[in-house]
Amino acid sequence: MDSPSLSHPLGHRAMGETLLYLTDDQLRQGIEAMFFAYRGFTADPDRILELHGYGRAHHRALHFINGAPGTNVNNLLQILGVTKQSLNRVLRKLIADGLVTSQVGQRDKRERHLALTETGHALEQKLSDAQRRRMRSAFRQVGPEAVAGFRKVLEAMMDPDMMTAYSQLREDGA
Amino acid sequence: MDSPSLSHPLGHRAMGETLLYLTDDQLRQGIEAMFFAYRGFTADPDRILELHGYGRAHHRALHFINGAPGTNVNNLLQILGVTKQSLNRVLRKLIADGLVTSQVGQRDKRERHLALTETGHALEQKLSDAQRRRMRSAFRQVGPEAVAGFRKVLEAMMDPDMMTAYSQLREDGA
DNA sequence: TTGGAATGTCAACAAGACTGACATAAACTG
DNA sequence: CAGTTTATGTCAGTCTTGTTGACATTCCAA
Repeated sequence: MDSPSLSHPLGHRAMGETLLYLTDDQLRQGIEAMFFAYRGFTADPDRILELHGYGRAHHRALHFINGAPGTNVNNLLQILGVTKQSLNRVLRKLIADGLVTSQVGQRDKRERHLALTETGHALEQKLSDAQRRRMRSAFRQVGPEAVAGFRKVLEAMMDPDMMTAYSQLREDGA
Repeated sequence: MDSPSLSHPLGHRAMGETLLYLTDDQLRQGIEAMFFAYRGFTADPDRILELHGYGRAHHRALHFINGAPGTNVNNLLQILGVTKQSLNRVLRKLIADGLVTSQVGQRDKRERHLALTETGHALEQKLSDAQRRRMRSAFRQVGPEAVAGFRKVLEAMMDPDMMTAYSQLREDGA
């Protein structure tokens, strides 16, 4: 109850009707919607990953390597927000299984540049197809204006610090 | 590439401008927005939880017990979508620490009815305050129409099966 | 009353996150 | 050139949170 006045939707005429969407109850519903939707969002890829003996961590690595082929480990670390030890375990398996290639950098030989192999690309496609299918269905159901609102809220909820690494990737990438 | 035509936003006049928001690129952006936003969404509670020696699983349990005091373990199980063994470990700790009470059912003595203690309620408040704070800030930034769109998309992305247990809880609860 | 279903507990294990310590190679700096 | 910093990888150990399997208790219905 950090904002008691918002706990009484009909209590204060002063705050006006336009702020009713900020009541604690509306926020609680938003929180629960986020929880349940995220579970739906990951459910389809999770099923596919399990068949191949991988987890969500592998999916995330494949996704962002696919989006920025040639990126190095440090970039990926910033985006994923995990420790290098944790990422290394995942990458080691993906490289061993022939889904990802790791090439020593030409300018800076300390760096390893990561890319998907054909096999890696195939799995990434399969995973993102499943995820896109659900999102496309949701988007189609609600129409472009709702989608625009969805995007706006999500962007406003992100951690600004986390996004800098990602923005840079988008610029460098491809 | 399960829908090749959508990969070329400007390729087919036939599909019309109204479907441009369903291109693979727009969907990819939606997917990444979900990923980053969910991280922001959990970041604040995670910090608080760490101070108390709890994890996200404890937060989820506290949240839904708070929303439906007196609910039994099976109900909670359906909502959280984990195994009873996994939930039990979390509940055991919360009970041992005096945040949750577990009372044998009167009608059916196999059931345990769960509720928050004063301490449990206090922590739940602290956690949801932090989470609401971020969501309120996001909601305020984007306005009520964007929020309505956000809710619509999230609801369309949920797994219908999962939601039945939750809907029932909402009816029983309180 | 007996057997099956529902509920909950304990034990053991796996994935994936973490920290800390350390090795190596390359790049940079004074 | 010597010393420091940077990028990466690895080993070992811990924690959370998911999983299965086995089992006890309770309820209900044949």
